[in-house]
Amino acid sequence: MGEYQLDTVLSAVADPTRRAILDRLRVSDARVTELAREFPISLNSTSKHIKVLERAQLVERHVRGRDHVLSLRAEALGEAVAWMTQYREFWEQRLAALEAFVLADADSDVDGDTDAVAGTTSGAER
Amino acid sequence: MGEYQLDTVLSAVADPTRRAILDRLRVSDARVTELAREFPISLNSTSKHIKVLERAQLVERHVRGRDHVLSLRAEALGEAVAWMTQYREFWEQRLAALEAFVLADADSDVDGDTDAVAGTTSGAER
DNA sequence: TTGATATTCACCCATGGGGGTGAATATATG
DNA sequence: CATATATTCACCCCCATGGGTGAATATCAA
Repeated sequence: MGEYQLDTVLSAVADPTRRAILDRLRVSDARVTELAREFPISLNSTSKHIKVLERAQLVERHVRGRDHVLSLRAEALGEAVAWMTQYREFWEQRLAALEAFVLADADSDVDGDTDAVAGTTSGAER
Repeated sequence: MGEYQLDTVLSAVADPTRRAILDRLRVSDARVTELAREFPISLNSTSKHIKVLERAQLVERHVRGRDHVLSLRAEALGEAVAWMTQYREFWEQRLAALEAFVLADADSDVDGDTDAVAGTTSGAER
């Protein structure tokens, strides 16, 4: 819960490949080889990235025989968001501008959920 | 606005010293030497960290004579928060648990602002 | 048992990053 | 002008990291 965990989570998420893996796992669970096939890196690199994400507690591994099934466990992002929330007043306006981007990017999220960002902004007015 | 900016911001913020600098600048603007005095690193290291934060557009530099005054410009965090918002459903519950932590940590924030996280959480309920 | 598949382990390589020191540059000030 | 202060520049060092390859390990399937 401390600085260290924040370091781990933020540096894990600072890598574009790892963000892509998380984005992919948002769609469905996947095995290591499946992930490796979907990204332009080797199986070994994929394995390493997964280990980093595991250390950051952003994914969870379920071993079933020889298959390792990865699933998203993004609770750890909460700490990062909590830290950034301290700077809320700075990015409030910017979030509004980025709202369109998020909505366009989150195709699997087009129902009543879509007002999440607006909810954040309105909840933070002073 | 793209992946690159996200990389820059997240990796900038992944370093504890740089987060400490941002936290410090939340209190007030400061010169490079002032910041260096307040952290257990050399003036040169401080200068480098500031350059990283500048590149990520998290701080702004105003040169007045030989003094370089740094001020917080954390709008760039909006993009990071926007990305993490896609994982909102995962950290919602966790944010509630971390709320106490944020409140305890943000001493300069003890007025009506304190319901910010709660606002986010309630705004995102489904 | 034998062979195929899934994943990791043990390395190697190159790059970048955080930390440091000492010199250069720019601006104040006596 | 001469000197002190503020900041950066040019390096150096070390280690972590992303990427790769080839071998080991474990499990499945024939």
